[in-house]
Amino acid sequence: METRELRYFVAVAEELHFGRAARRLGIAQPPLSRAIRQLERRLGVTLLERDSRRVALTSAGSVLLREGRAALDAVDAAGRRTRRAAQAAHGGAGLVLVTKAGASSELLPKLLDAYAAEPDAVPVEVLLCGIGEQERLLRDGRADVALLHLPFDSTTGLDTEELVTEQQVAVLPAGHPLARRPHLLTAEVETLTGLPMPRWPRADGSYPDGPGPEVRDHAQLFQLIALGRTAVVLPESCRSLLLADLAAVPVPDATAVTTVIAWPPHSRSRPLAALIRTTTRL
Amino acid sequence: METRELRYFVAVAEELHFGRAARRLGIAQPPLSRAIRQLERRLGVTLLERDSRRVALTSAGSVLLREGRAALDAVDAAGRRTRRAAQAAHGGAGLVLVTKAGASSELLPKLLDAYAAEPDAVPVEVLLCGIGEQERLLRDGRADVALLHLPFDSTTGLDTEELVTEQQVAVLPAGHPLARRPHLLTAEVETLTGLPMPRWPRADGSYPDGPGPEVRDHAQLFQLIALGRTAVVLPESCRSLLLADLAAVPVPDATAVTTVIAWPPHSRSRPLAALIRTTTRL
DNA sequence: AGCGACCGATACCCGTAAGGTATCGCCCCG
DNA sequence: CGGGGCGATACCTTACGGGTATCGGTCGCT
Repeated sequence: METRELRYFVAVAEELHFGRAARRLGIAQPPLSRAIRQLERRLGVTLLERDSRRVALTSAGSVLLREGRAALDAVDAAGRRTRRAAQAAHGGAGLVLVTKAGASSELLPKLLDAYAAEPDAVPVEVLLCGIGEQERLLRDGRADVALLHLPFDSTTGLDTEELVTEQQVAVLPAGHPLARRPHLLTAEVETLTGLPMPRWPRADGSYPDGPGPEVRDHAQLFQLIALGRTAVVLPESCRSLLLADLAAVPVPDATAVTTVIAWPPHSRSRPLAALIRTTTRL
Repeated sequence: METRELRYFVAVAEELHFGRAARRLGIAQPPLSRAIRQLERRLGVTLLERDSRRVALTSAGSVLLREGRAALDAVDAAGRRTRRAAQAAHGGAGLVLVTKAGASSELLPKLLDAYAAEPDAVPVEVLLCGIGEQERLLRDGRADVALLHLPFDSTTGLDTEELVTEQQVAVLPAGHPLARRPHLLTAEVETLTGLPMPRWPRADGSYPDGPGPEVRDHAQLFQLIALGRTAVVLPESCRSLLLADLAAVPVPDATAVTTVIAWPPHSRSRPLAALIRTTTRL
């Protein structure tokens, strides 16, 4: 199977429309039809049910969609990592670390300082990204290492080491009646505050339904809390980012959040190994 | 990057010889030279240092060798899993479980029985393979799920659930003076018995140097122990396989062995999820 | 019912690039 | 200094990827 065939199939499977997929791929529709037929013939499997009115994935087709994306990511990653290795050999950029914007705001500087103090540390570029993007960036080779937060992020297909575990706190407007309580229960946060929980974007960028406001990042979130429009439960390290008119109340029964350092399997370059060793010693 | 280019590069990188690589690929040498040059041009990276006398990998080249193999495995896996999904839809073969020959001889039947008793169980094909082959079989889609034994096997790049942890025992000839001891220490097994430890094949099929005999599987191993040529420390579940003239003595200070069930990330089909659920409940 | 619009499949043509053969240039060895 | 081994180059052939034109079937609108 050639990557070209896989790219073509993934495009059709995502669009469920040969014409649109062909436009997206920058080719005409007939060669695309032929390529898909040829792929089906080569695999001996029907991937798409198509009549002249609509295109649908077979069960085998949805397997190939999932697996094909992973394979294409792996091929892209091979190219990117090779280029990065060549740059690195010529004294170029060092490691790329990715984490959610606004998370681990205390841990990250400590971690970078500790690593920078190592004898043969390389420069570390920090990439801040949105929710759920880290895994993709790691898998397709744009990043070398990530800070993830369990149980929110998935570590499936990655190697990890645990760094720290922290309790969660409810972040409320400073003037809210519950802001003086010594602690709250999750159920109370959801009901007593009268404030709806914010809605975070899903992996595909869409938002779930619900009463709360849509939020992208912590700055936006804290501003909405200060305005009395929402409330949220976050790891207690977020306290260092809190605005003056916000209050944080421990929520002992909320699930603890574990920050882990994660990297793609089979890719322990020497600088990466040193970074991981340093961080786990903190 | 096309998979053809990757296959070509991997062949050359493994052979370090354009002529041999071309023969292995079933093409002539000149197109191979051209393809590699083109790949280097496209990546903007020199992958191979070559004069007319020898070919050597650059550091970027060795990265692409490792990453390229993984990417090719992922592409192969996509094809295999798609074909299997199509078969499965037509009532074909179910899950393929792979484990080391001779290991988990007690756990495996229990596990298979428990799963077979589930309401919508599919047939499970059991594949017994040599040391260190499991990861590859999982990654390239020939198997769906494996039983691995930590700390011997690597679970890097796989998702796992722990099943059981067991202590290890020394397996000695029944007549050996130490066979009556209530327990032994690892140091004693290596020195007091006067028997050399066997040598297992490495991932590439070669054997490490040393005095002990080369062994492939447990049957062969136990026969050699009975003959008084070697001794070994194994998880205690191996007792159920012991021949009459062998003795097992606990070795409390040997690292405990954990049997885990492992599967490729992002591939939880419904039958696989059911199998994993069943096994973790045992 | 009939016409038009939409969409995937088919037919046919063209150009590129992958593969083959012959040969060169280089280096080590005898 | 000549021969053999090896990768690079030159040149040819051809298969296949891609384009245009068109068909055939289905839905929707009037």
